[in-house]
Amino acid sequence: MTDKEHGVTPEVDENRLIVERREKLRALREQGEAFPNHFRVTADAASLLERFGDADEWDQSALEERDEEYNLAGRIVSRRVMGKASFVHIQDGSGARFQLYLRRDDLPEGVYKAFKQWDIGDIVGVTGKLMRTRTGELSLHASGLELLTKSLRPLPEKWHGLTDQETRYRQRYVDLIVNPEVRETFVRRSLIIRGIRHYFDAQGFLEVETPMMHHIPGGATARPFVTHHNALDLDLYLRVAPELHLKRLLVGGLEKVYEINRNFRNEGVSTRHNPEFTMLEFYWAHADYNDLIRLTQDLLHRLVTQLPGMADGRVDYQGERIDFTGDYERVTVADAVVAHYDELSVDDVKNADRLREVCRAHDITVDDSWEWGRLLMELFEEGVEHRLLQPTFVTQYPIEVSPLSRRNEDDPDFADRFELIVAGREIANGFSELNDPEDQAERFRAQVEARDAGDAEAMHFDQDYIRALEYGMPPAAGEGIGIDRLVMLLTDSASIRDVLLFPYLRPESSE
RNA sequence: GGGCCGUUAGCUCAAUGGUAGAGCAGUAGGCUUUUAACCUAUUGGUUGAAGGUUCGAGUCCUUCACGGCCCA
Repeated sequence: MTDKEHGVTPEVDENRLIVERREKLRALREQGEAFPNHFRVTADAASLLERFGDADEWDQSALEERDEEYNLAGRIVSRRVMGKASFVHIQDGSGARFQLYLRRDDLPEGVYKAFKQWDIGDIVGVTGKLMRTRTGELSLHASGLELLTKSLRPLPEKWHGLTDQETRYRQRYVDLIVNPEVRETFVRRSLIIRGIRHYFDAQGFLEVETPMMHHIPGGATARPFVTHHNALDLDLYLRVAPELHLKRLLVGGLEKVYEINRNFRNEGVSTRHNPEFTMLEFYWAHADYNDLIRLTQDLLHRLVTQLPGMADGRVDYQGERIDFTGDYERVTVADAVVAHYDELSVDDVKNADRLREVCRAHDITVDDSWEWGRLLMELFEEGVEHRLLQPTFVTQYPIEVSPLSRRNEDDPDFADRFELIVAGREIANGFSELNDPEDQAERFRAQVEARDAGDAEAMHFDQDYIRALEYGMPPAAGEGIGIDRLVMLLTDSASIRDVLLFPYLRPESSE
């Protein structure tokens, strides 16, 4: 079983359905080119249905009068053979299904007989004219038909389809063939990303790409993946965030930049976490976090309303209606926590002992090394965050948990930072950037201390980043938006795996 | 990492500890406007893996693998 030969002789454990199809393929090879690539399409299913779908306007006589021939190519997804005539549905690249009417006497000699040997899953090219059947379905009356690709593996059953989650994720290609809503989700994902690019381009931001492989991981508090460069004999980290490189670009004079790309975090896998995920980050010189809040609200409003079915700016997510129109709520972390925990008052916000007491009273596990800022955040995340259903800007985060943010001028214990919470989840995180190199160096040192104390997520000291700041970074604001979570929200997906084409899964045990 | 649930034919699912089944798909035949087409016949199983209990295990026990949901 563990023998490697097992993998190179897959025939041994193939089921009879595949054996039968392989035999059919062998026969095709004997007859000539078994995988031809000469058929060219002149139409697609979705367009034909769009244009001629109306049964009143395009009845049989109107279609006959039009008398135009089309070439379609697609995968056979169902077939009903009735002696010397058959009905077949094909599904093509447009994602739609189209019915073919095949009649032995209307096809070239031998074609119909050959067709009867074909299988559901095979990809065919068909030539014919439009017709409307007795039951009113727009169909293509075939005058030519050929097999373009033989399918060796049977597709899931037509009625129940493929429902096994594991198979759907592992064999997404099959999921895409048989579950139309999967295709819709990923089309929508593409629309969302396109909309974001369009928005930032229109606002004068420059799209850039910064390294995915870092010598020093930074820009977020998270554990990195380690990889190795052989020629240089050097360990490298997959980036946890692009932030520090993007801010170097601000120093260099690229004052409005954005990047949409992958980040990698060495953490658990869950319905909300994938080891690699897509982030938008953007940086804007001579702006502060209030400008970001305005931009974020404008971006989301425009983005949502341009999506099919969401023109009114309202989104149904897991049974809850979320409204992206108007001004979103704003609340400071401290106010939100004090409002939620009756036993706390505004005077307790910086009282670590008091906060620790309340954490323990609510069964929140705390570390003795945490100061009031971290404790306050624990209380917020445990008690408040998941209750914020409608879009809410939560502002003024403790400096302790914001090592790259600018201090608030009135209360330097807090950062000029916000997170946008929607449906109980963080969607965006933005702040006025820290451009004081000496303060930044201090904060790096504090992170290094936390690392030495055992916090594997704490940041490293990035000397080159400090050097860049010492040249002078213009005052700026920067923000990250988690694309996967945003797509989940806008596609009503419960799991991040449903918005990733190939979510991470452990290797299959048989391999 | 912890708890609960799941893994049976290609797919979707059954099966008191007592002969592993159905529908679809497949195969053979019939059927020239069907649409979950229909009619007749029929093939198909290492019950996730390895141990154990038992006269007998898909079913009970242990370990492991993978997945789902919840929690951290």
